[in-house]
Amino acid sequence: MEIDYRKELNKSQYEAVTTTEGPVLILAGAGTGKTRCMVYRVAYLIEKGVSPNNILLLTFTNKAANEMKQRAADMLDERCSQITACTYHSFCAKMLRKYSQLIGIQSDYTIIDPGDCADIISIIEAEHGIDKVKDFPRSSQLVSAHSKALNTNQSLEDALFDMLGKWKYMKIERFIPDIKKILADYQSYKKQNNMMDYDDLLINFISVLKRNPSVKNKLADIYQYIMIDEYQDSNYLQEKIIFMLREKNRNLAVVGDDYQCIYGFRGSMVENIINFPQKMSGCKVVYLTQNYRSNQEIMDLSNIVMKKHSLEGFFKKLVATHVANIQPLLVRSEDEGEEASYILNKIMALHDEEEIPYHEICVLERSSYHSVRLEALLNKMKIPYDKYGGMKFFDYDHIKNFLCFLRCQINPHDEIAWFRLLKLFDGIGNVYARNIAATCKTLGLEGLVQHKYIKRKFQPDLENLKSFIEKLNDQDFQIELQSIKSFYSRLMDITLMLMKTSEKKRRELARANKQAIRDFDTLIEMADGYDSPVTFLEEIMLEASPQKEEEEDRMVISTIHSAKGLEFHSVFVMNCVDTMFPSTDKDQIGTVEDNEELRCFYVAITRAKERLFLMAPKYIAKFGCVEEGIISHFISDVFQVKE
DNA sequence: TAGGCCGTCATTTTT
DNA sequence: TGACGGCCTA
Ligand SMILES: Nc1ncnc2c1ncn2[C@@H]1O[C@H](COP(=O)(O)OP(=O)(O)OP(=O)(O)O)[C@@H](O)[C@H]1O
Repeated sequence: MEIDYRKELNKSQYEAVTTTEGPVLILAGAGTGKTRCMVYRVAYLIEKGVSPNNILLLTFTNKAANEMKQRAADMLDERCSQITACTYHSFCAKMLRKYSQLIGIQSDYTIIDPGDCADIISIIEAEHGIDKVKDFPRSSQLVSAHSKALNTNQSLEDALFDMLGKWKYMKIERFIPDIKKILADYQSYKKQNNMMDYDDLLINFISVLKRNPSVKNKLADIYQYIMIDEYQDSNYLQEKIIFMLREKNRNLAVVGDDYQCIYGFRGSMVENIINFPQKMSGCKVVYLTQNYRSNQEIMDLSNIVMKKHSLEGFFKKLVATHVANIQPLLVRSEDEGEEASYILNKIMALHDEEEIPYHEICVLERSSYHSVRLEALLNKMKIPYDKYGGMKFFDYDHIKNFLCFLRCQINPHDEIAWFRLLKLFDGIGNVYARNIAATCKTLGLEGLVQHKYIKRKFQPDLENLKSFIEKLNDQDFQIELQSIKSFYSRLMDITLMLMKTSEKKRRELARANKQAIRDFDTLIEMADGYDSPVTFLEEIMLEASPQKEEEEDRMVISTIHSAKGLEFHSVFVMNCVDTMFPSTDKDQIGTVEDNEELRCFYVAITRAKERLFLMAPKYIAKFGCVEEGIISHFISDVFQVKE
């Protein structure tokens, strides 16, 4: 198909798309077509005769990557879906499968998620005998502080301080030497067991490039054209990777919006995009101010809020293509229950009366539990929805445990997987599980029958487990999954029976078990098309999103962070009251946290094309108590508040 | 040492 | 509201 680039793009966009050589930065506000430029640029390069193998497109999620590839392919042809498009992490993982031996790591390493990291740290703490020292930080906290330090090039102390605040930091300061020791052991544990966490993917890839200039040059030759979306949310390590890949060849196009940097809490650095032109000399900078997404009323709101409250970045006034004569609405419902029913009614009206399809309607929330009431109502009314953000499918305990069966079958020395599995059995708690898992780490499956507690009452269960795992070896992947499902379901039933607890709790747990079994079916369906557990596990580690089902028209509930880059006809923003959204309050104006909340708010309202509802309940529930809901300090002076 | 039970505490966002 | 640490008993 012929693409008329001049017709589909405005002048600045066209320039950004057709400047293929040398560094290019598109710095522009929401809805100005930055992502569109990336998609057209892929098509343009391919059309010009660049091979898909020579194009690398980095995005924030793998989902976004696939969508962009698909859009380009729909516009031009299938060649566009042959390009490499993924997240930094996936890209590094791919490269390390090829080159990790160069830095002394086997290429069949396993990728571990933050939950596994925390488990490893707990085990190490127990070895040091500091697992139950009072005030010692939680393993998951250590994992995130450690990660933040690495991603921002900060010291561990600074990262901990930022995370805990002054008061709590003082309480744990005396543990710093212990913590450092533990983290050092954590590093060697991973090395010994051929594991990499998310940060290692970046760090080890950097080592490869540093120590092997020939690889660096080779990759620069392969990936002649690199493009990066959402560059405002890149971090220290990611920038380092890109700059190393762009020493020899400088074809690099990055796009972003400093107002949309919302991952600072995880180490994103706006400076990366702000200073890009200085760091990449000869960079062409393109600014876009025409917004194609929203009506003028929504643009006015975002312009005025940012102008009034933004203390940093540079103000980019956006102009819409049309005026709608409908103002964004601030809705003061009585409480969160009424908020939910207001949204429900409005959704039904939009859908039934204005014929807005569900997939053009979105409810945005700062935190994924804000929508529990609404979800209950939607389920009751049988209105279908997708939920993005918050607890992910593969984060659920029962799913993780399920996967541990696979892990133990693939690698019977996987201590962490054994640790989780063993704890499922009656009579085995932290201590037994840790010790038996340690035995399995050296002896593999034999560890189950050669540990020091073989006289305990749970031993028959472990022998049973051993033969079960052995049997899995001869099974087809799909059959294997079915076996695990029935084994684990039975185990859950037995555990439930043995539990001494009230009838009410029991009922609840029974329901949870039933849901778990349904989730297993979902998991098994997702695994369809994979013929080995290894590739399956690998993919879900880096893209932990639940599968999509058939083409049903569904509305969306999403955290603001997961709604990046999306757009909808109608958007509801829940709980626009201080301490909920924003999670800060008036007293924190000027802090980094408050500034990031403002940018979050900006992202939220600029998702809307035509209709925007800002919900602000008068009363909110807080730890069971009721509190007054104070309108977000970002908008209290913008709206005429009618009671 | 497991696991039930009770009191305390603090809340986000995710590759 | 819930998750989690601490205490107690078997
Ligand atoms: N030149 C154009 N002509 C018509 N429509 C356009 C043009 N440029 C962009 N659009 C449309 O405007 C909308 C927003 O574009 P896009 O998602 O690329 O913006 P963005 O800058 O990436 O936004 P955000 O920063 O919010 O992710 C899309 O629906 C896109 O198709």
